[in-house]
Amino acid sequence: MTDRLVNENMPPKSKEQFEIIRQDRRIAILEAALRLFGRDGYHGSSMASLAKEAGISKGLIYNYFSTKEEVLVEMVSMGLRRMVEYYNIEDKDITDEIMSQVIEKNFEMIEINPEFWSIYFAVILQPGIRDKAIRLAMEQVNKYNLKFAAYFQRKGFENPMQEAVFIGSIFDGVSLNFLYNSSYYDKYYAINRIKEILKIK
Amino acid sequence: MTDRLVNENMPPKSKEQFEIIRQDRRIAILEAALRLFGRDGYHGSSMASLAKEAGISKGLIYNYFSTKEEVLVEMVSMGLRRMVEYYNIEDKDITDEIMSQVIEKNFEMIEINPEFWSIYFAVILQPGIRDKAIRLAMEQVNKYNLKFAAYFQRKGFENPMQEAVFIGSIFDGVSLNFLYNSSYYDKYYAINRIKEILKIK
Amino acid sequence: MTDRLVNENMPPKSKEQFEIIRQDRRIAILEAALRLFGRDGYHGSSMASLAKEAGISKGLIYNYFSTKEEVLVEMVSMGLRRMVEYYNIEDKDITDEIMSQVIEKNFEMIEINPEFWSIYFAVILQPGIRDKAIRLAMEQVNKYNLKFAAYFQRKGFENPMQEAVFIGSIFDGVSLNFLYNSSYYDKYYAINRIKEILKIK
Amino acid sequence: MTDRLVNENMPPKSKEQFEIIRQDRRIAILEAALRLFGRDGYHGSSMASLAKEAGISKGLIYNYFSTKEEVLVEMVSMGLRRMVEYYNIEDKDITDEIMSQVIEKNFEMIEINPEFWSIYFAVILQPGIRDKAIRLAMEQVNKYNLKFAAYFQRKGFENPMQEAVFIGSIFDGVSLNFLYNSSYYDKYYAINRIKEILKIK
DNA sequence: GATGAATGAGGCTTCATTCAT
DNA sequence: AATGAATGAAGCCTCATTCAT
Repeated sequence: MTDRLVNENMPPKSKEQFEIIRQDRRIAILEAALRLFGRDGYHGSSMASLAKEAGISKGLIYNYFSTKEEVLVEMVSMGLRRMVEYYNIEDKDITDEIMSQVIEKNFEMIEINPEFWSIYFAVILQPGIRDKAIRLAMEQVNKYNLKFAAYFQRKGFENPMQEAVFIGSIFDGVSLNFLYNSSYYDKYYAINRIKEILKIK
Repeated sequence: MTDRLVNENMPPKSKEQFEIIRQDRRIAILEAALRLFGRDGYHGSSMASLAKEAGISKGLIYNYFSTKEEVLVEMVSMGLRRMVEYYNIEDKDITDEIMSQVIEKNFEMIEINPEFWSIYFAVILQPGIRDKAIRLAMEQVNKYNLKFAAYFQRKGFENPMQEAVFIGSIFDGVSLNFLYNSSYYDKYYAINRIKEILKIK
Repeated sequence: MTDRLVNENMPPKSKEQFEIIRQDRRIAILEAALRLFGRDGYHGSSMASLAKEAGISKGLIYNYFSTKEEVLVEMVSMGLRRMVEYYNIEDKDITDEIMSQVIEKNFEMIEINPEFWSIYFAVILQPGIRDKAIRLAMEQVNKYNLKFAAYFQRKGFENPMQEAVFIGSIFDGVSLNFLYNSSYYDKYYAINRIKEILKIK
Repeated sequence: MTDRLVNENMPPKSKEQFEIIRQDRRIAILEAALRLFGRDGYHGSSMASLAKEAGISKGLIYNYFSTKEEVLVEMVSMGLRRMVEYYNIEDKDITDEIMSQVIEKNFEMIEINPEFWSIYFAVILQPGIRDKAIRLAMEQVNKYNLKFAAYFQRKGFENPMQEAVFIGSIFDGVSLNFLYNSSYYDKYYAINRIKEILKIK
């Protein structure tokens, strides 16, 4: 009864409007998940706490995602997409100049959004979730690894593909330590050292 | 008087016998935990499954560890002690020769015991467990970081302590990638590249 | 803007409806607890059995009370509130007439609701629960002890506060024996004897 | 081997000696139970904690009692026997003089051994244990109720048996309150009031 | 779409009791 | 007699998910 009245008073919403509301909600949930999982961990967070963090009801989450795990995967996926956008190298060839920026942006990203990276690293190491998450990450990473390999080839590395993989792993390790020991980690030292390793300048 | 006599009665199993049983069981439980947590993750493993893996009853685990988390911490602790023993640099100064071996042993260790490293990395990234685990790890690591710093000083690095930290983070990243992508990872390439970075030979 | 619209949507069940459901369930659980704990004791009753007695699932109890002990405390609390209402002396000064009724009502209450009194006495004597329960009881009792003291003063007792305490303890003892030996206990003898002690009529 | 030697060196013990040792142990266990149950409650105490309190092993308790409940019943039984001995009225007729002493001893007993009375009251109110415990108590009490009834008859009470029961319940209530509110309870007031009620002096 | 009551499986932990030695 | 390792049932509680409204 009440419902009818309310609905009758409301301006009709177009399909597009509904779709926008849906997308906003979806993002809001994922961002709540980011904060929550980053703080308490995936297993340490309940759907109830996620609903609270997102300011909606438990049931509504299931309107957007069908399981808790899906929330996680989508959250990681969103984070990785944002990371790639942040690097902003989609349509460029890598140069020393760009590589320099990439190195620096790597640290910036962690400083800006440590929760995401915290949960990201935790997630890609969870047996059972790992596989799905790693596949997602690899999809993003592989797109660019070829770019980096081309760059290393231009710089005269003998095995450019392996170099790309190797440098990628250095990024992982450096990021991890910066994330969890930021107070003891001298990021400028690391930045310069990586540039040296890559023979930049 | 009566008391004296009673106490002089040897128990049917001596204290030493009980102690041996306890030590063996303890290790057996921790090794079961290593296999299990490594395979299914900490949160993915139940105390029931741990008991089964160890071939004992659920209740008995609590005779040796008071919580599930304590099992985890003790397991990590054991693993780290074994790692240190494996490197076998306790009473030596680091030389290029030894550093070379350390680099190689790093990969060997992972090949020999991937479960431990899998759970180790997963654990140190879990919010809520992270702190305890990282503290344990740091205790082990810090003992050696000074040794490495001294080595880097002898080699003429300007900021030997930061170099030790930086190289440590490279080890982390390389190990992580080798662990989860061993099939795509060329360990010989990485070994040589690290040696280059360290100006060995 | 979007938010306003969304919030204006009435939920299909209104807050009031949910609140009514909650209150009813809460009472139902407490009354089930009263029957169950009264019959089998607090430690002899499990949350599973309580759920069964209340005709709901185990988990739902935790939607209303956060621990088993809280169920107990709330149940005692409810019982005490009902007791006070039953005496119906909230806004009256005590007279011989009223005191007579109080004495008689004391026995009536036990006859009407022996389970509550059984669990009540058991509970206030359990180490570990005792303190919380006694505090609850004292809150109720103390409110009235002053009334009784004033009554005893009017009746010329030299130490009216101690008399109130003393008479309270007689009520306890008499109630206890009536509760557990009702078949052997002559309540009319006790009633008359107490009136004599209080010099009523 | 060791065992043989030790046993060979020990003087042979006669059956009587063994029996004495057994009795001492038994008492020691019951007294440990008294302290422990009185402090932590019956349900709050484990057989492990009892063994520790008694300074022996868990297994050995089962050499003397076959269940935890038997320990409890025997402990209550021991306490009641001691109480009766303490009153020391076994072979006497009750007089005003003796009754006076009984009243005073009632409070003394609680002051001397509050743990016992604490657990005693708790126990007789536990459903499931209650029946066994009450039967034990009643056996002790009934022996004396006739004595008290005879005393009340001599004093001219019209219904001496009911008076005995009634006075017994007053003792219960007064004891209970003295036990749990000793700081607020004026025992001298209570003693004098009870004497008045009994028309002593 | 939105709510939160409701479910029930499953997890961690405790503990009385047994038993090999 | 004496020990304490070992068992396993049972208990409390959590939580992803469903569903009536």
